[in-house]
Amino acid sequence: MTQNAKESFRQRGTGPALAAKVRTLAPTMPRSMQRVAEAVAADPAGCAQLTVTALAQRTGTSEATVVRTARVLGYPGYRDLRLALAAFAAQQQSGAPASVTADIAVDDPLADVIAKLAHDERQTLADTAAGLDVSQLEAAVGALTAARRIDVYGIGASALVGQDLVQKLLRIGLIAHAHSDPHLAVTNAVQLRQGDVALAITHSGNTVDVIEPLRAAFDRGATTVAITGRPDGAVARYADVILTTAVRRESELRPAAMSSRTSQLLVVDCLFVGVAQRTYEHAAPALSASYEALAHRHSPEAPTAR
Amino acid sequence: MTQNAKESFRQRGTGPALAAKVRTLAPTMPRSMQRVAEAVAADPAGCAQLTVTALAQRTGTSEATVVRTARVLGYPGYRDLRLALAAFAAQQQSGAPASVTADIAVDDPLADVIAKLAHDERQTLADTAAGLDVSQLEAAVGALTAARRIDVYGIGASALVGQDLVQKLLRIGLIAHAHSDPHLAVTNAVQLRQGDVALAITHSGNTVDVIEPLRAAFDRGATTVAITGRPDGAVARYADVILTTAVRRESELRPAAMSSRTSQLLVVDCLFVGVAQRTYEHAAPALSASYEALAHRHSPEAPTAR
DNA sequence: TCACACCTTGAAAGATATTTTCATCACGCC
DNA sequence: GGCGTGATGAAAATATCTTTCAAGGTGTGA
Repeated sequence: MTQNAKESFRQRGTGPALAAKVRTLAPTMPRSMQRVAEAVAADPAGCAQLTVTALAQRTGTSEATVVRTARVLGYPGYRDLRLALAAFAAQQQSGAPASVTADIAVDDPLADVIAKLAHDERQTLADTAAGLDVSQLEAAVGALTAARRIDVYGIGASALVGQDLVQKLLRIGLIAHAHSDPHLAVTNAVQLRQGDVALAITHSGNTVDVIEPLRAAFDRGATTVAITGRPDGAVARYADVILTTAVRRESELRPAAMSSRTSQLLVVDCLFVGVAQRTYEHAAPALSASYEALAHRHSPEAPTAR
Repeated sequence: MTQNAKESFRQRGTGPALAAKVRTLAPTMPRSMQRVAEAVAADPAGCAQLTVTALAQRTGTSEATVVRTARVLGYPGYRDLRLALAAFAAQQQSGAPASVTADIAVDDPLADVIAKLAHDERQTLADTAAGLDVSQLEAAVGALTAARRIDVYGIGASALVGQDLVQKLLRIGLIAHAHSDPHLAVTNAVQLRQGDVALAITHSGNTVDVIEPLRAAFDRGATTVAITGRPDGAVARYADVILTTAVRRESELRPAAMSSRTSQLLVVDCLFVGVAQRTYEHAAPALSASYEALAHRHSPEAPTAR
């Protein structure tokens, strides 16, 4: 057990991973466990002081539930969660001042808005990186690399992310299309077959317009990939591979689109780099070619001018 | 005791104080306790893993001695020393390991790719936030808020950023259009007049297709804004307001599109929040309305399902 | 609508870890 | 050498954590 405990501590003890895990896993937990997870995420330093019994009391649950929550969060038991909590609190207080973690207010000066947004997106990136399942990513990269054809579905803000991915894949010679029209998406999806890849991007995990084409592709035998903030959402039903993005609290002036988009783009970048690595022989010259092709679209001023 | 424990934790939990305390107090301790104190100072992270019994064994002493040592070091008991140890270890290692700052290699495992990309984008965000000129941002927000009409120009990856901005502005009732077709952009630009806003997004600062429409708008008397990584580029010539994004080294597998896009999106978010603040009366209900309008596009599964 | 199966939950028993107690031992001083 | 003082660890006592189990929900399919 010592060995196990040590490893788990080394892995998860590292800072923001904890908050990420809570945010990612909380929605899939039963209610009592959610309460515990939220208490822990809300006040890590404070909770690090509490015994199982005390934390159970504070959250109005039982010791058993607290221990179960600790397990779900990836620790061997409450004791280790508590250690991680203390570690996390220490790391946090050495970093950002509390003010930037606060919500954005209507009367915040712009300087604060900048700081808060930047902090938030940085946090989201860290959380997403920590929560991304490498084996799933591996699977997605493999599927994309081998695909005859790639279809990407996304609506609204996620549509832009999809376009971003497609732009990148095209640049290294893959055949990819982005669809944001649900009807056309389904129409195209039924053309897919085994060996093709369908990739759905949805923050909520329940966007019908994106799930439908994914399902169609799934039924046709294509490999389906989902980039979603809710791995327990409906989209998971038709996804062979699930890439989870961090979910952050949203508020009036901080719409979900912002941080979810950042997470999604990170995942997209990881996919792209992964594919580029595996097709390097081909991708490298393709990338340079695309740079050169754009050169004349820039004005003659030396880039280092002035 | 809870209160005492909490205070002692808050005080001593903080960093190097621990090593100093050991050095100060060790000479005055009996031999066995010295061994324990030294073990703790030598390897805080490691000791944080150990139970009293284990630490007693490692130092060749007894549980009682370990507890006594913890007391002398100022903690109510071993449990609290252990928490402090974990916190201390976390604080020490909190800096990013050098490896993530290295370039992405073709044979990097995906886990490294994730870490490197995330680190890079986080750094970019921090740089952009630090480098953003608040007065310029203020000017841009003011111009957008008052604008009769807003045209946004962007090509390639920047086109997506432009679309993102337009999507957001539309949602709070502003009249905005994104143009990625250079001809149409110019055609539309000449329709602009004083009080309107033209906004160009270009990482290089020298993208002809984006500068041309901006120039047209500038000549017609519209307020022109540039979001660029090169405030000394050609685009600056026709920009009343310049918002600078951080530029990061790029490399073969880490195309500029990635980090520049992240910077641009941060600036876009700042613009959006700034405008939303200034038009709050109108923006808030508009935002809620747009959320509600989308509700039926999500499948009926309860968000807390499972 | 009802019954079934499965999940969630807390109480209490069980296991571990921590703290305290206490007897022993070592060391230095008279 | 005897005696007192403090250091030390074994073991008991306590606190803390973990597991088990039965009761109570919840959703599902007949």
